[in-house]
Amino acid sequence: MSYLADTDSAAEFFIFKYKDNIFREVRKGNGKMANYDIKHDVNDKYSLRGRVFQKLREDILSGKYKEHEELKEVAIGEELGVSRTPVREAFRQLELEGLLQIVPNKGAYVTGITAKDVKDIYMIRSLLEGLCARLATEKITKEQMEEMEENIYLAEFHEDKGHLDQIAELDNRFHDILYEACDSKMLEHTLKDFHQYVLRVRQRTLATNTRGRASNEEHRQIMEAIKAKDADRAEKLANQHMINAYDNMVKNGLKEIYGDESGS
Amino acid sequence: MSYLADTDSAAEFFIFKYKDNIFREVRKGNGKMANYDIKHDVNDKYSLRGRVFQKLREDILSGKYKEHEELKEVAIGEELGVSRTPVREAFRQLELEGLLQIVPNKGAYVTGITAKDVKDIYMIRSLLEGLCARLATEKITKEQMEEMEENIYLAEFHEDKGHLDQIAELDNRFHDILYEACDSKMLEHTLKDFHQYVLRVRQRTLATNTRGRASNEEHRQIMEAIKAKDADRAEKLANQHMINAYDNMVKNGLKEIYGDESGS
DNA sequence: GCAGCTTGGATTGTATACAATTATACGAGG
DNA sequence: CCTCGTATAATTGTATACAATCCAAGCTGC
Repeated sequence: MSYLADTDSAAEFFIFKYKDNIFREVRKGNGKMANYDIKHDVNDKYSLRGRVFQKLREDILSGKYKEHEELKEVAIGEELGVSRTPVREAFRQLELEGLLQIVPNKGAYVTGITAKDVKDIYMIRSLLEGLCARLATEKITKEQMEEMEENIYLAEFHEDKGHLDQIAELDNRFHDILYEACDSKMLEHTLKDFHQYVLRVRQRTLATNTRGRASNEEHRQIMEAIKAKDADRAEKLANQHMINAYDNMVKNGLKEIYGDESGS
Repeated sequence: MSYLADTDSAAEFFIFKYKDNIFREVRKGNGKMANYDIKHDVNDKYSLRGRVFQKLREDILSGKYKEHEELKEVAIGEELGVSRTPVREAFRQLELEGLLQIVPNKGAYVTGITAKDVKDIYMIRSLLEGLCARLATEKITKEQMEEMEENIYLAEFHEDKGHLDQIAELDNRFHDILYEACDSKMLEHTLKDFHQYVLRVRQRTLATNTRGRASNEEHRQIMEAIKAKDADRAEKLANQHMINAYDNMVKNGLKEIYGDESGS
């Protein structure tokens, strides 16, 4: 049985260009429409290659495939019910995403993330989330602002109830809103990449994470700074938010899990 | 070669060496011949996919393929004397490099860069090159330091002589050294990506670029700050270096070339 | 025993066949 | 003249066949 069964194969779609970007408009069974910016949507649902890519990425990020594990084309292909061709193409993409390392004529191996890598990522994200918050202060739309406020409100609710899954999802979504609000495709794409990249790590530290409430409070402060059009403050808060997140991660045993290669 | 026998559109080929370069000679059904130097290797010298990737990347960056131009798998394959398979895989890689935009079931298009994108990239690079310089202050090796000094010295020499190509190459190399010196794979990879991305643009503004000497002087100051272990100063200088580079680019007519979408 | 060669199986690399999708041309009907 | 549908060509998507490569086990000769 294929894992890749197309749940809504009835979906119609067509492609159009708008301001130099190519979009795919999708009409679903219920008549609802949605536009996907294909350029930044590698999770192309409508091709085997895209679905294999998406599935493998998920499995790597979720930890199904361990670090340094070798992925074999035929095995993956059989498991997913497709031939080697789309699998190979997905591998090539995953390589550039940094999730796989391909050794010519040998094989594809799941990339390991060291504690040093995580540290570097948070350093970079600290700067870029700051820039993002600064830009968002100017560019955020009313709708985005409202979703942000709602997000924080909801997170508080779920925090009270102890709904860990929802909290994690809202946290992710908060950052996505911020990325979208900065009105820079380049920055948005870069930040989403890094965000994805550390999800693997967060997955493991989340269970023991007691930072939910503090994190949400920081979100609120960032949101308020943006609302008050105080770009400097928004930037600084976003910088610090990342640093705090990293510190918390270290406290929760990042080093034990990934080995301490950050020492030098 | 049984599988080549039937159709006359299929090409015969063999590989030969000439003066240390590996060529592939292609004989088509019509008897036309073409030789292609497929030794760009360094990375993947023994895989067609790798060579196709390198070749296409070079051709895109050098401007052989214009923006929004559609690349067809068979055409590229024939030109390079390979089948569609390695071409397709190279396309997938180029997509994640940001050089190609692949629309499912439609085609592969050379990515367009808008003036807004360039602006965003330089904003991001300004921050990250600053971080990079800061980290390099601590981590740079003696060899890297020496190469950096040599780079600046050479650049001055070629500046006097007006050797534009060498100046451009040394400029690129300076930044690469810096990226390597920060001792962060993550940061290095990110910065190299962005650097690559704007090379296309610089290619066009370089001819009219009178900033060579000023740029090199800034390199010298960054280098000296690193040598003096003054991380704060190195970071600030690197920040400013990017801002200056961008300002100069705008002055040299970036908007005319790429259209002004930066106004929002 | 062991260095080096040979061989066979497993795996990736490439080419090609065929299917699915999209673009284009053209003609019927209004 | 225009619009719409259909046929057809062009192009990409996927599967499969075959080639090249790698690796380890076993053999050979010393």
